[in-house]
Amino acid sequence: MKIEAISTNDNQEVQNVIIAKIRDLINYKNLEPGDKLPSERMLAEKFGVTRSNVRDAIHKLEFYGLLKSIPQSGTFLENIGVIALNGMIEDILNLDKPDFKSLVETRILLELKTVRLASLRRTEKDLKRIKDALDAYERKVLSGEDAVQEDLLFHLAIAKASGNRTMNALMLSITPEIITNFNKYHVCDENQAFIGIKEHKDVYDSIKNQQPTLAKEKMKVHFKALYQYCYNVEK
Amino acid sequence: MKIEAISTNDNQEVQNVIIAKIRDLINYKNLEPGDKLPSERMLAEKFGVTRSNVRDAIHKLEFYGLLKSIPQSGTFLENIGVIALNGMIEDILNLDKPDFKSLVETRILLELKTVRLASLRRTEKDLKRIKDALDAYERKVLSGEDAVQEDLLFHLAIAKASGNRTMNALMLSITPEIITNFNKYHVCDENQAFIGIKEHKDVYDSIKNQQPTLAKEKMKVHFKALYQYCYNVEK
DNA sequence: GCCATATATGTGGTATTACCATTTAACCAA
DNA sequence: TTGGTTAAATGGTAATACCACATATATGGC
Repeated sequence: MKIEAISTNDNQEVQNVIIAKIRDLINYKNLEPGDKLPSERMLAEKFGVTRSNVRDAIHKLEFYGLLKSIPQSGTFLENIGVIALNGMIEDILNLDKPDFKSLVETRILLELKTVRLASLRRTEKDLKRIKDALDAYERKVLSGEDAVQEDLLFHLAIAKASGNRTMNALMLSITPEIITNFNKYHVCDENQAFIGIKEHKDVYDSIKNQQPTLAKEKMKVHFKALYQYCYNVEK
Repeated sequence: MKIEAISTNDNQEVQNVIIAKIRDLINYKNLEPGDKLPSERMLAEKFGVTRSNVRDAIHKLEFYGLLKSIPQSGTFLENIGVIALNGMIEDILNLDKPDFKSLVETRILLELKTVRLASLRRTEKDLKRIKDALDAYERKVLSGEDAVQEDLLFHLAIAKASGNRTMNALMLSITPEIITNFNKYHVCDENQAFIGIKEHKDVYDSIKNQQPTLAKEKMKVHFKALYQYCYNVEK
């Protein structure tokens, strides 16, 4: 258990170390847009890591548009100034450690939008999916079990009904982190789980009746506890 | 984002095929939460792919909380009902193909929030970073060069100044896609690039003077063309 | 027959190695 | 200089081997 956590953490760290070394290399050698980086094999030897590690790091930088790998040719710097490049790498190195409050703040923002869009665009199929998630949540809560997963699945169903694939994808990507932290910090107590049933139903009804403004309001009510966690004085 | 490692389209497709096969396996064998999947080696042989491919697919499903790999033991289904599981896998399979309009819609939503937060929370360092990006953009436009990158870097600087790491990360993750599609569809013409200079300056001034409402309004003005693209109406 | 211990096997995690297709550089002859 | 041939280098991919540990199996003493 502990070993696993440490090892995964180490791996993330290894990749970040390599990214930092690539950054230093770029700065030290004064590489400019279009210039070619040393080959993956050379970097692996120079950094004392495997070529796979180097490739993973390069892929990450490539995804964010900083590098461009051309098969049978090499890896090149994209057309970005050195200042912006360093700034983006700094951001990328900080990607792994988002704070929970910013996560909640973002979730609220996204969901107030998705619930509005869902009210406007939901199909009958969407409606059924939301209803199923709602029922599953209610069952779990009433039987006294933990229902964090079912809670989030209800919200994911709404995101899907929004008809906006990107928001759906973003919700999907932040949900695991939310679940983890909810379990860790116990943001919601049992009482709120019970109240949640009614609040979920209100949101569902608003979506069903295609009342976007009301749906948003009901979602705000549902997020009351999160608002407090996010902006409130204590903690 | 955990947001993940992205590879070529071809490989993405292979990964999705494997994920679909795993889904079919779960359904066909009626696996329930807690049940163990066949080992990676067996799956690789059964599917006729390499173990690395299987591992990548499993990692993706693990990230979204559907599976749980335990070292030296096996890979198990997490505590999710089969209906929800199928729904989430469907979403995951659709992750790679977000439509551009939904991307723009999401960007607008995120940025109207980040620009407001940036007005409230920006530090002097943030301000300088935004100003640098603004100047770089102006230089590029005035010299007649393409300035899509510099445009986005200005907006990324604002996201950073918002002090919300999650939104910053989300903006980072959707920016490459935006750049690609802007170049492909030529959403902005040269004229708008010139107008953009003034609009950027307005946004910057509002952030500098810590006027969140005005900053948001100026950003809306800046997004006028995007609104049109997204909704085909004046707004 | 039973239980404790030893051994073997299986597992996910990681690194090493090899091979491929293609590009790029080097070389050489005319 | 030119043109063509050959060899090396490179990113991409797969196959293989090894590790540490968990679990199943076998062993052996009682």
